[in-house]
Amino acid sequence: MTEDDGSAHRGGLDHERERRLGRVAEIRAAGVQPYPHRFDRTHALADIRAAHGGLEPGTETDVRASVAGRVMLRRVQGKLVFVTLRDRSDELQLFVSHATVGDGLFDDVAALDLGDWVGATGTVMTTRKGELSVKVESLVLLAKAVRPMPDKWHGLTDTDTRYRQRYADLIVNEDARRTFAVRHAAVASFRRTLAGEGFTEVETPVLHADAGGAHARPFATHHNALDMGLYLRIALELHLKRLIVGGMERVFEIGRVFRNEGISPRHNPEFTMMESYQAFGDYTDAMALAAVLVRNAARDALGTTVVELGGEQVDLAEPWREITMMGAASEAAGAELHPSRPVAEVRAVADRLGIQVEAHWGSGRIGEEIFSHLVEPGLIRPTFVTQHPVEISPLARADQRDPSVTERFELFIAGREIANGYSELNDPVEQRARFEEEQRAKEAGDLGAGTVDEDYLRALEYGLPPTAGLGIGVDRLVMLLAGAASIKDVILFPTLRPEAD
RNA sequence: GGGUCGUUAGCUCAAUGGUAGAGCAGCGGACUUUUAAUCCGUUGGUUCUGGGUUCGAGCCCCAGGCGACCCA
Repeated sequence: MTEDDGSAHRGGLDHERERRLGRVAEIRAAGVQPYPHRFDRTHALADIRAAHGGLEPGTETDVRASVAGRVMLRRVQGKLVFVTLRDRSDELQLFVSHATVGDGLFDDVAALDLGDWVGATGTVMTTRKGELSVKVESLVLLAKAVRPMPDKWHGLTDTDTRYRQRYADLIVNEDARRTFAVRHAAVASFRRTLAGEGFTEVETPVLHADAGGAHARPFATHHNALDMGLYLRIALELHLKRLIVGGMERVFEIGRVFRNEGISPRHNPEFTMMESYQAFGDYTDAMALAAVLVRNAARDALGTTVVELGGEQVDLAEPWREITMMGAASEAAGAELHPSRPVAEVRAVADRLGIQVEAHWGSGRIGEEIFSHLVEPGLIRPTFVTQHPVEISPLARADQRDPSVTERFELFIAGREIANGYSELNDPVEQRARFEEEQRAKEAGDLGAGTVDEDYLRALEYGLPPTAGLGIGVDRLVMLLAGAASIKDVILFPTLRPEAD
C-alpha cells in the first residue's frame, strides 16, 4: 500500500502522509530525532493560566516555562507564528517571533503540522490583544504526526468513526473529553465513598466455570492448558459473597462483566458494575448506600446534585420515592397482580394489555414484564422499586411478611435501571432449591437461567451472615451524569463489528 | 432478528437521471500581535461493495457491508 506502483490512484490522505513522512526524513537528515525519548516540562498549561491569567495585555515577564502538548492550530503571520498548544489541562498560545528565534527554528515552527507534539521553552507574556502566551526561545518536536487530524472546527461527527477511532474523537471533541472526565470522577467518587464506609476493594475472577449471579447468557471461552471450557463472568455477586463468608464483612469490586446479548443504546456486551456487600445489613442498608453513592458521584463529577432528567431539573439530594413492583404494576394494569395469584389469571391480564409472555413464565415473571412495560419508562425521578417476586430473584431473601416476594430493590432514574440490591439469601438449603429451579428453567430452554453452583453452596454452608448486597451499573450512571444518550458515548472503546477492509 | 434512515476528498457537508463541488486541512505566494487569522492561486475522488435498469447512475432497482435510531 505504501509501495505505490506509480499509478494515479493516490488519494489526498496518501499524499498527505507521504508529505509528512518526507518531512520526518528531512528532520532525520538534519541530525534531529523526530521522535525523541523525553521532555522535561516545568508547567502544565493550566498552571501557567492559573499563575498568570491576570496579566495586562502587552506584558512581557521573565518567568520561564517549559511546556508540552499537541499543536491544535497554527497561524503564520509573516515573521510571527502563533501556535495553539494543548495538553490535558488546558490550551495555551505559543508566540514565536522570527526576531527571537532566528531563521532555523522559525522555519521549523512554520513547518509544524497540526497534530504534532512539541515541547517549548520560553517566557510568559501576553499579546497586545491580551492572549496569554509563552514567547518561545526554543522548541523541539516530540512526535511527528503523519496522519492529519479531523476538521479543526467541526470535529468528528460520524458516530462510527468516533467509536472506532476514539483517539481521534478525544483529540477533537471537547464533549468526549468531558464525558470521560465525568466517568473518572464518578468512579473515583465511588471508591472514596466506599473506603469511607469501611469497604475493602477486591478483585475476583473474570473466568468462571459457572457463570452465575445474574440472568444472562454468558460468553464461552476455552483454556488450552487445562483443556476446559470457561465463561466470562456475568456478575460479580457470587465471589464477593464468598468473601463475606470468609469474614471480610465489607467488600466491593468495580469490574467488567460480560453478557452475550443484544447491543442497544443501553447495552454493551461488556460493561462495568460496582457491587458491594456488607455483613449484618439488609436491603434497606443497600438502598441507603446506593443513595449516598449516587449523590456523592454527582457532586464529585458535576459539582452539583442537580441534573436534567427528561427535560426537567431534578435534585438528586431530595428524598427518593419508593414503590412496590407489584403495587405499581397492579395500579398501571388496573388489575390485581401478585406472584401468589394463579398464573392463568395473570397471563390473561398480560394478554389483555397486549404484552407478550413466554409459556414457562410464572405469575411473578409476568408481573415483572407488565411492570417493565407500563411503569418503568415513567420512572424519571429517582425511584426505589421494592418487593420483587421470588421467581425473578433467585439470590434474594424472601420478605418476612410476604414469602412470595423478596427483600429487594431496584433504583430507576430517567426510566433506566441504575442499581439493584437485596437482603442476601444465606440459607444453603433454600439456596439449593432456588438453584435447582434455575437449572430446570435452563433445561426448559431459558438460555439466561443459571445452574447449581456447588462451590457457592459449600461456601454458604460455612455460614453467610445476614448481608446487604448492592450492584450499580456504572455506565448507566455515567450516562445520566454526562447527559449521554447512548452507552457507547460513555465507553471508551465500545464493541463494534470489524471494519471492512 | 425485523423496520426506517445514513454512507460522496483526510474532516465537515453540497450536487432534477446529464462534465462530482464548497469550506477546513494540504501545497505555492503576501503579511511582525493573530484568535476557526485574512487575502490571492492551487493539488486532491474506486461517490461503501457487487450486480441491474438506462443513450447516460452519486441519484432509480436488487443483494451485501458498516453505523445510527425504533421495535423484538
